[in-house]
Amino acid sequence: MVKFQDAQLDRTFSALADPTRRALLARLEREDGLSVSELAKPFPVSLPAIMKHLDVLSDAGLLSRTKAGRIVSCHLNAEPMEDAMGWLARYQRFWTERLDALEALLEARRIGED
Amino acid sequence: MVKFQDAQLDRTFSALADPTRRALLARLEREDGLSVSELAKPFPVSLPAIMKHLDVLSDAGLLSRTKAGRIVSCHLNAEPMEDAMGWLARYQRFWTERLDALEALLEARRIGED
DNA sequence: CTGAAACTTAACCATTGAGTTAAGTGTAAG
DNA sequence: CTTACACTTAACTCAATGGTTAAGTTTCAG
Repeated sequence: MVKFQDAQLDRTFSALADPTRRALLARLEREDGLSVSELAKPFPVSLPAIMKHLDVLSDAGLLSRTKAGRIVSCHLNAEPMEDAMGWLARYQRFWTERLDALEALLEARRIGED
Repeated sequence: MVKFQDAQLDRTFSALADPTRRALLARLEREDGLSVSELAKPFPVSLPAIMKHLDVLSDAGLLSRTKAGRIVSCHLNAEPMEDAMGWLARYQRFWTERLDALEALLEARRIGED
């Protein structure tokens, strides 16, 4: 049974399926420890909407929050992405094979034009 | 503007967020060209439910279907996953760094025990 | 030509998801 | 001590998902 990991993958992929959430993660990748309102500022939605996105990210284990006084800092936690990449990696041959084919073709052309 | 690719990533990640759909893709990875009903057989849900999953996968560009007589063959199309992996790759340093730290620790122990 | 097999479409239902506004809880500053 | 700031919770709306059953199509087989 790989059922537990399965549910984790569900949460990871579905957390990543939203552009706002991906943007939040991208922001934290460059600048970790931002507060909730700093994070929310660039987005054209209400603060509670961002709160819900942060909750989704926390549930997926992609985000942790630490409170200091009245400000809450958000920290990126990328580990769950490792399994997502692992899952995708299995399919990598489908596009690297395509690239190999292309390379072979280019190589053939290069030889041909001599 | 990377808005178009953004919508494609949305569709890719959200297609992958369902375990049934991941299982369908996994099946096609090992055995391409299966018919709709062959694909549906292992799952405890109705055929129309599977049809909907196949529609989601088609919309995400992960699946194509070719009809021959009354049977419809399904073909895996992994290319959209390349961008998904590309997106995730940016975060790879967060777990490889962790691994590097672990390796360094193990290396230190190995030296220490001499 | 008739019937069954392989899909598809339609209509419906329950749950979840993403957003809203409004009200509530601490904490810092004047 | 009061006010404003930073966040949270509650209650609601609306659309999308994932499933169902039932009723089509089209195609092959007898």
